[in-house]
Amino acid sequence: MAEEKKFVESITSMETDFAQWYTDVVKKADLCDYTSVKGCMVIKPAGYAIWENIQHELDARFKKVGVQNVYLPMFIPESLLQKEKDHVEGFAPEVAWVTHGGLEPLQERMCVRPTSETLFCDFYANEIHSYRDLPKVYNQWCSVVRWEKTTRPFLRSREFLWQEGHTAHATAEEAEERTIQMLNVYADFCEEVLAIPVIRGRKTDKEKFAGAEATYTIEALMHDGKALQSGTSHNFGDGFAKAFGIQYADKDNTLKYVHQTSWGMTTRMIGALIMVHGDDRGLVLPPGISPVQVMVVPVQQRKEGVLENARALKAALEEAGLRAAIDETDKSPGWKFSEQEMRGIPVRIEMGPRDIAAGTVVLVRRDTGEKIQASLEGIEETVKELLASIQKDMLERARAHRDAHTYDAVTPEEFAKIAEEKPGFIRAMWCGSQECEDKLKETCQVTSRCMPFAQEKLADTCICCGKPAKAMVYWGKAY
RNA sequence: CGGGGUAUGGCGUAGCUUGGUAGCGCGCACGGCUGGGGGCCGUGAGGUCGCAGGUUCAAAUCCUGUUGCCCCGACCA
Repeated sequence: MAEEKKFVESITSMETDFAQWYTDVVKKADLCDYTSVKGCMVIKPAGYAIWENIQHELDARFKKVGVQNVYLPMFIPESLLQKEKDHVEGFAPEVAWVTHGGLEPLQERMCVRPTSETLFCDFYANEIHSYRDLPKVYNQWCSVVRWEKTTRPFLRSREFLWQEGHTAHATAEEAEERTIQMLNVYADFCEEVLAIPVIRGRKTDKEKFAGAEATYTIEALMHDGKALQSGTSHNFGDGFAKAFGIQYADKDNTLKYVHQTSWGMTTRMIGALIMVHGDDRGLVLPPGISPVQVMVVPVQQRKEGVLENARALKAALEEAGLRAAIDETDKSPGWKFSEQEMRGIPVRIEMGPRDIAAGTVVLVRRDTGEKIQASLEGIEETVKELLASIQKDMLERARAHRDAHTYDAVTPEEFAKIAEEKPGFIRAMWCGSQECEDKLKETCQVTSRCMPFAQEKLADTCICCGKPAKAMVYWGKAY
């Protein structure tokens, strides 16, 4: 271990200071950089490539369930934002305003979208007239602005990239079905591609989205035991439809309000990847999302034939459908190993004169550090299998970590002790009142993360007030 | 918005207490030796010390003001 530490002294250990570790990893993995715009970052190639892969994967999954992409303006006139009361109250404290066009003051100021419910509603009010116009299942990829007081790379910035889906349906049942469907798309994506296990459930009224009837969420547990809301899906009922007058003539020729949903996932998932899988050597990316899955590192690359063989290997891997790259820089091999590790590349292949002579290569797993001597013969299949098992193992490891940091509490004392001493999720019963949520926040610094779909009865009474319990809730400290 | 910290080549910093030629490490450029876990030697480029005032013969250093950034809290994806 002492020797291990020597290679990564530029990254603070998680144990020492998790927040500093996070910042170090972001920096050393070259994901983003600070800018002269306070609270906004440059997403660098290594970071943006991850986002592009998230986009590709998610977008493909969206399209399978009938989602179409659109693009709406980034400005929202104040009068439009005002139309839904809860919504504007929820977002007013953090919107940025445009007051001038060139040198002239605008007759009505406009905010830079913090989210686009109001614009979609305005659009749908014009677009939807008949049951034949339904459903509308639209999505946009864009950035939004929220004037956050304190910011952190990927986890909270004043401008961030996301997708926001907005749908309109004829019936409440259809809207609810879509809300759950999209939540499941997110959850499956997280588990299958990002190797991040999530808890699917519903938010309490206190935690739900401004203007929503119901908010569903997937909650992930970070390495430090804090929770991260990783995707949300809202059912708006007909609240927005009434505020914006979105009506359609049904088959029976009566006017009805549409039922709407919205759902989003953001660049924050890059932060989740870092905090779920990362270690003291840096980032660890699951093969499913890593822009480079295999990095070929030639050793003694100036020696006759080394580069040629390494390049041929890279080409063969690409030919087999893998995202492969080669590090031909004239850094020392040790430097390259560390570099690829900090960047989280799932598999490294070392290839030097010794290997070439023997017809072998050395495969190194990023997640475990395991070195494997492999024959060059059939290397494509060997690597494919290795990547598949890394993907699987990473999910299992994250799940094991989460389960090991999930605790049940049945008495208030137990709850307080766990909240105090053990970072992680606490499962406990709840009566349904906001007073109890407020009290637990105040006394234990935890918030309700979600009421999981998979309910279990741990006790008959509320962990806080002792009244009859209505639901089992995951509690925790959150980002 | 409250509390704390900090500001000196690209990055990290020393110098400030006690004013007097701005130093180091990394990185960068060039050359050479190297090469299986951040290798070595040599040469070189690069700084209005956050900004604005003030004190002084003289300010990175002392005084006043101001701004940015970072961390911790409250709010949020």
